[in-house]
Amino acid sequence: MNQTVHSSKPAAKKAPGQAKAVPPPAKRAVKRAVKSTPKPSLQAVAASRTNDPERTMAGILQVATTEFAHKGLAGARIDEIAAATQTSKRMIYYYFASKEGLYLAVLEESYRRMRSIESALHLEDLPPEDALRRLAAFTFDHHHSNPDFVRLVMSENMNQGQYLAQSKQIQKLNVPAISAIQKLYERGVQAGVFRSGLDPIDIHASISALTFFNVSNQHTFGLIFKRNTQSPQAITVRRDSVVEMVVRFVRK
Amino acid sequence: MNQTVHSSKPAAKKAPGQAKAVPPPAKRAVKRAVKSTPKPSLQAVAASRTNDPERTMAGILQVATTEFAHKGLAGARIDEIAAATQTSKRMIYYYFASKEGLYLAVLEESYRRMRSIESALHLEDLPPEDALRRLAAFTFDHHHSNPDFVRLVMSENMNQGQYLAQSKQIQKLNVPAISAIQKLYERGVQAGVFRSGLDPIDIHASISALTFFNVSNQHTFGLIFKRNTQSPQAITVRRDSVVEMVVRFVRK
DNA sequence: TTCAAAATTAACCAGTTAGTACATTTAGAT
DNA sequence: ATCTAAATGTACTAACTGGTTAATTTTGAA
Repeated sequence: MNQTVHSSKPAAKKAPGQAKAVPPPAKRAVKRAVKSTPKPSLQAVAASRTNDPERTMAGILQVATTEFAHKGLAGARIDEIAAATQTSKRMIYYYFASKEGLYLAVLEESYRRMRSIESALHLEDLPPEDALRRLAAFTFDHHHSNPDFVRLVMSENMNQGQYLAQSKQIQKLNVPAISAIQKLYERGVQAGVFRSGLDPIDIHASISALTFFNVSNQHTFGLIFKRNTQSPQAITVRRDSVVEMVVRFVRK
Repeated sequence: MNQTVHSSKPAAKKAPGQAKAVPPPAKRAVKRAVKSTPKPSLQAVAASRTNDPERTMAGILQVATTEFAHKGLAGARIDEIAAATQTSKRMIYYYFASKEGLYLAVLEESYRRMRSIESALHLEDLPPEDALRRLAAFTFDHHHSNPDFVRLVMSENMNQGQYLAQSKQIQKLNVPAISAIQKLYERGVQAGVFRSGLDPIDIHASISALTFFNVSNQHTFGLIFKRNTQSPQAITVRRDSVVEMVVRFVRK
């Protein structure tokens, strides 16, 4: 509405042919996200805008995570994501360049968050079998209480991992998950309670399979076997079964 | 491969305002699908048309199965399915009423085919533990060699099972799968080789989880742990591990 | 042979959707 | 205070996509 003809430059270089999934850094406003009230100015209330790239990006990512987790890459709608955000569709393309770019960012962020939580277990303090039980039970709960992450991984497998394959950052995050189980396993072998010759990654695969499936396939499984697989009681029973299975597999 | 569907529902009326997912039966041309050459007529070659509803439906279903398995419900394109068919888009709507109707038909057909294969195992002839090994190994191979089915189930779980929930037919197909494992398990308990107190459905869930995950999550898992999980050798190793895990879980 | 229902084709359409052009405002640096 | 790049909002569009209209051909049965 303010029609002052003010010729300014057309937003610099990234206008037309922006490459792919290379979000502009925006490293300035690091602290500002927390600054309590950005001076509401008490009278020019309506038309005020606050630049806050960090918050804008974070907000988009959060909304997009839910959307992609629920509908997958193809099913998600940029317009709906934008509508659920505090900002506009234009900002999604400004920061993430494309729907695929946003999807990849969501994927990376989710993996990162999951791994960081995982690393907080202290398995070294426990006897091998207890540690293994704890690891399995924790993984089970972890998947169970993060269905959006599980769904994103399902979605990405539907995409044949083609987006995760583009991510340089993600593939470094595997080490801690495996080194934990590897140390634990070797301790158990040394202590004579675990049989030797097993592959830590294979053990990890089994734990993941059992705990992931419990979330990922809950709908079809529950439907076909007419069971509520997600009631607190059913979850407890199933978790115990999974833990027992893992332990019996490794135990001498 | 060409299993005649022959539904025997009321043909009825189905011109414009067709309801939902109620494919018109087309019960006439049951035998004709196999008739070798439908009289090519040798001269009016170009403009000839052959009515063959069975083949038309089957062809659509086959193409649609691949498409939905690869791209999910939202990602699949009716136009692409139609293009890959011998027939036209109009026929898809004629027989399946909507994209969702086609998807549901694909889902039902896939479940039906999988279950019918499953029932061909003869576990009664084997000692309990051997039978269990065979069941687990078979399920593993079954999933491994039917990735499209696995992907359809993944897709349907992304949809929260809302389409499978609409299917009246599917939910009858569970019984054989469970009764087989139940009998087997009870025999094992009786013979003193299996511990008692286990739930057959829980055992089935574990077998499914381990074998399903091996296919469903192959891409992300392989990427993160830098492993080719699908080489013949890796598959053999993994199958042995899965079988061993199942047996150890049940064994006394 | 006739005829109506079933099967099929081709062109068309309206709503949706990812992505963009362009104008404007904010805010750090000088 | 001024300047410029970064950040943001509004309105638009071209292509896609599920679905339909209307007409035509096939076919089994009377």
